[in-house]
Amino acid sequence: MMVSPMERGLDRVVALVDMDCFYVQVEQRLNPALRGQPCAVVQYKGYQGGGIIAVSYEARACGVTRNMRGDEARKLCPTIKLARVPEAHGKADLTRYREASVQVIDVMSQYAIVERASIDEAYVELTAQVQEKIRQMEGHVPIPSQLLRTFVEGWPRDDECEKEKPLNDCEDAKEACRLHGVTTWLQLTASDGAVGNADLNLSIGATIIEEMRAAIEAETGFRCSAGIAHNKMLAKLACGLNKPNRQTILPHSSVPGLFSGLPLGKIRNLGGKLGTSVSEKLGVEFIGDVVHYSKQHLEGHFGEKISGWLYDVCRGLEFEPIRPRNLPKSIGCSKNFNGPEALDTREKVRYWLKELATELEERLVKDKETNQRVAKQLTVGVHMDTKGQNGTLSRCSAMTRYDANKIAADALALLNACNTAGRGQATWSPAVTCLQLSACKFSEVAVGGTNDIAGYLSANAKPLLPALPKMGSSFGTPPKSVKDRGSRTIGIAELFQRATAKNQQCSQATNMSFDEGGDNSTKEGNCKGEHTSFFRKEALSAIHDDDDDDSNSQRPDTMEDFVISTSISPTVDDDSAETTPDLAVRSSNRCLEVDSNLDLQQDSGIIDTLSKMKKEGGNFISPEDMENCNECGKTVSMWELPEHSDFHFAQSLQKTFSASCEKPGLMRGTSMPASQRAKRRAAPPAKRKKASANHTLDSFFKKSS
DNA sequence: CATTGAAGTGGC
DNA sequence: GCCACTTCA
Ligand SMILES: Nc1ncnc2c1ncn2[C@H]1C[C@H](O)[C@@H](COP(=O)(O)OP(=O)(O)OP(=O)(O)O)O1
Ligand SMILES: [Mn+2]
Ligand SMILES: [Mn+2]
Repeated sequence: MMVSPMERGLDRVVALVDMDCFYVQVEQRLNPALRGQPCAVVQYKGYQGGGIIAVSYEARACGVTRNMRGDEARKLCPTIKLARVPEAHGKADLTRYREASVQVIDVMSQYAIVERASIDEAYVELTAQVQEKIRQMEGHVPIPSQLLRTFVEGWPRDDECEKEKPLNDCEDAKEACRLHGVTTWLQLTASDGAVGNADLNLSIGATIIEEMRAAIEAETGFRCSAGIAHNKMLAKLACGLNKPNRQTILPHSSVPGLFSGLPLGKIRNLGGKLGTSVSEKLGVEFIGDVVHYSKQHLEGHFGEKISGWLYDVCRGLEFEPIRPRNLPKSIGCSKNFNGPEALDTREKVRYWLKELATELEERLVKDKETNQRVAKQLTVGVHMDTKGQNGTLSRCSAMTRYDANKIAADALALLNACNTAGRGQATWSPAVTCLQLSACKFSEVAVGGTNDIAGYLSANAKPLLPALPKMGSSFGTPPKSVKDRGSRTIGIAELFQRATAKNQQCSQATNMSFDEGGDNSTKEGNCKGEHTSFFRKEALSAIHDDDDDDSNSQRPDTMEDFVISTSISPTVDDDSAETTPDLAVRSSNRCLEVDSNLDLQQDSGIIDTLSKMKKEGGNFISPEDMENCNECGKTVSMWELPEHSDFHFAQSLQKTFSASCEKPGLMRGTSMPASQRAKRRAAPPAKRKKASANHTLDSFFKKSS
């Protein structure tokens, strides 16, 4: 029995846009002498010419690849130009590429809703625009001249086009073949009169992406490739089929032909251990081979979710939604210290934590101004030079201020627990081979500027739209004045997009208070997907199980040894910072608020901050971080506004819904589970220290004593 | 001796 | 919710 196109997701149109040799293009734009040359970008020129992380297509022709050392590349390609990643704070600094990425995403989001998938690629939701354009076209179909940079995978069907013409230029032959494929495919598409023709939808999506890519190049100077298909997995795959500077349509009907010879590992999420285990357990090489196995058979080897996903994917089906999100969800930095560089003293660890924290602070401050949000959680990670053992661990604490000294001090306090030498010792063991600092759990802050606040409110107050609003008029023809908003005041389209995204999440949430009552968790990307990477468990079990599944082999918690007894002191609300006894760090699922005072007596820079904090009662908050709550008029640190607003939200909730409520599901789309909202409600807003996830040690002590 | 990010899940 | 671990760029 046939399932409908909708059930198979063939009504959707999505694209994946990926920049060509991105870091190289960034360097070439900066330095014209590099353009059109064999060229690569390296990190840390010192060791054997540095490590290559991006390669121009001219250099790829010589066999130069990522992961090569600069010296190797020169052997293969003596004329290669090597550009170096900038360095700051003693480490590689990727700011230049992040900023270029923002430029690209900004242009893209003028055309449609996008999901930033990495520094150089984004998914594009085209379904609504395609439908709008179809209405406008009144039965017409795209013509080949609208698809000048487009390939159709699988077309022409027999690859012997133009064989009678002896074309001596290979590029000319390829172009002729491309055009032939596009033309014949469009003809067949037009002759299929069915409304809701899936291929027609793809062809129209492709015309939009042609325009979008032209705009990207015009406004940023960067070239890219794209894939257009009915789901993210196929779009990603298609994008890589005709790089560089080309886009590829992958019609559903071409999937079997392509998949029959496509190695499993080429599919997103099958490139690692899971893919290997699928290959081994099923005895297959190509993704197309998987169609021969029933779902039941697959479930004999893999979990239910993985099996269902595999069963669909090998047929070209996938249902991952595009999650509207233009910004990263975390901001972090890390540095490796290999071999002899490993940090074996407390001073070295302290020094590098400070360097990392300084970069982090700079990026966070810029992020706050640009994106009106603040991170609420700090995570510190470390790898240690333990052989055999797994010497990696991470710990988190509340982020309360963007201050490098405090960040570094807190991080060191969290890490003290894993120095076997003990807190007072000068040595650090096992030696640290990698340090990471990362900030996440962002909350929106209403920023002071009158212009910005007005724009923000009007965007949020827009009338509710249907789940899939007609966005043709908003997105389809971006204003030619796009240029002047290259850098970072929020544009009309983006505001509209944010409102739209929110409306899609809370379908008819008409009962929300005007300002949405105080979930300040950033609206970027807070919609949860049904099932993304459940891949970890399967990959893991693939290793531990030899033949049969679910041997829950117990992994020894190796770092626990280091963690047992070192002192991390709590910050207490009443500021009576007593020295506390040593304690086990991990025994509740609460991240720790550390008092780093005890750890940094020798560091003058940090001492300065510390003494300042002491003077301010240990709770210093700079005036520019203060906000007025527009509910009660109280002055609150912007860091606490989310919780403060939650308080008001809960109050209004109680009034509005005291008798009869909507379904709890209504609240999805705000970032917090309903259960948590309820819990938070009682907390006094202004004076409360940190009632939210990043907990102080108070509650820890309450529980454990 | 690649390095430096970033996103996501499931166990607990 | 924290953390370990996988996958990807
Ligand atoms: N393993 C890595 N380590 C560090 N940086 C990386 C790594 N892989 C990729 N990058 C950076 C450099 C790339 O220019 C950028 C985008 O990656 P990616 O899209 O995979 O390749 P690319 O853009 O260089 O070439 P392509 O034209 O094949 O897309 O991310
Ligand atoms: Mn790329
Ligand atoms: Mn990429």
